[in-house]
Amino acid sequence: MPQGKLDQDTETADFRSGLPLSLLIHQLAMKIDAQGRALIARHGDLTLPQWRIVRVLGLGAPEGSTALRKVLGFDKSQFSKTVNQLQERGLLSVTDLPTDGRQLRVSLTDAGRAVHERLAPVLEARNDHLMQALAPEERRVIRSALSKLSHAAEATELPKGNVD
Amino acid sequence: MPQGKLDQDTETADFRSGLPLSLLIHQLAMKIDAQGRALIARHGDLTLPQWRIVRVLGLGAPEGSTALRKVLGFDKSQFSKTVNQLQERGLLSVTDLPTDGRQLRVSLTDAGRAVHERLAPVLEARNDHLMQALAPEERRVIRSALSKLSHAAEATELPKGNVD
DNA sequence: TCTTTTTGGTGGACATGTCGACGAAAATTC
DNA sequence: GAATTTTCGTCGACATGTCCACCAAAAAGA
Repeated sequence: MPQGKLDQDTETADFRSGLPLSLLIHQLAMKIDAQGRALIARHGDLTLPQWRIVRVLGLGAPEGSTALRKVLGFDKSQFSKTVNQLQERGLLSVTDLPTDGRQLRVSLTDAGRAVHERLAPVLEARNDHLMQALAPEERRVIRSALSKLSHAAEATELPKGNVD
Repeated sequence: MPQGKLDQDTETADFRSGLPLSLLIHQLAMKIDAQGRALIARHGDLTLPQWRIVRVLGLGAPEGSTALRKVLGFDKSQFSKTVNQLQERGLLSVTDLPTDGRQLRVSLTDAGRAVHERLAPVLEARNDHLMQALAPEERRVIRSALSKLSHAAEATELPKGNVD
């Protein structure tokens, strides 16, 4: 038995429990992204941001570009690029939005709906898998907690006037 | 009052509550990163990954490169590049690790420690701010929940044999 | 010991996300 | 209604993160 190695792993694990919340969330997001990427790659050739757009449209998200973009939390730039990629692949139909000449109306094509039908169950199973890892109490509050953290992460100025 | 706009926002907010957990976590991580980036930029010129290395070393993380990398959850490549950036800036001292010829020993220089002392309180206040946004019950379980999700996100094969 | 396998750091190519600028359309103000 | 301000999509430059291939050192197996 490699005693030194065990010590090292234990030290690592112990240390991890004291890390800042921000780092833990970052790490979790990276792992979840990687897992999602792997599942998507195994069942098609979409990128993760592409799939996310297909996914929320498949879930019935609003089709106005701004509303859709805010649901996804995408940057304007990234949203524009990814939508155009999907349009070129024939998965999205992009038309003018009658009520606002600046925005677009984004909807799935038949091909886009087909991709969604194929991938959605896989990714849904993954999310179920994640939820099942939680204790009932945790499961009950996780969405509310994430939502509150999200709101708190939007503050540009923190309580402490910390500029010099 | 722009009634249409209110409807749209309400629709967006309502829809958000049904989004997949994976997307919510991704969105939260992006917001937290952006907030951290803004704070770091305001008090220095480190990048976020650079700060993370300085931070965990300042917290007393192991100095062996592999252990340190795993605490951070960094990719091998990114870790290597970021450590070299910090070394060039004179914030890190990188030497050979006696116990393993492949690994490196990474530690803060005096300059690195100074940067840590300057930034740590600011980022700590931010993390306090995040925690205070949670209800007591949520605060109690959040770390455990994140840890369980992290573990569940490492599975490469999901319960369902979902190939075709 | 000798071979094989695993693990570590590095570099390059690429995917993802951020930021600032730009013109066009809409909302606001006067 | 005209001028101003805001919001929108697009673009280019850059920061961040991922993935793969390479070689060297260590570990495991013979």
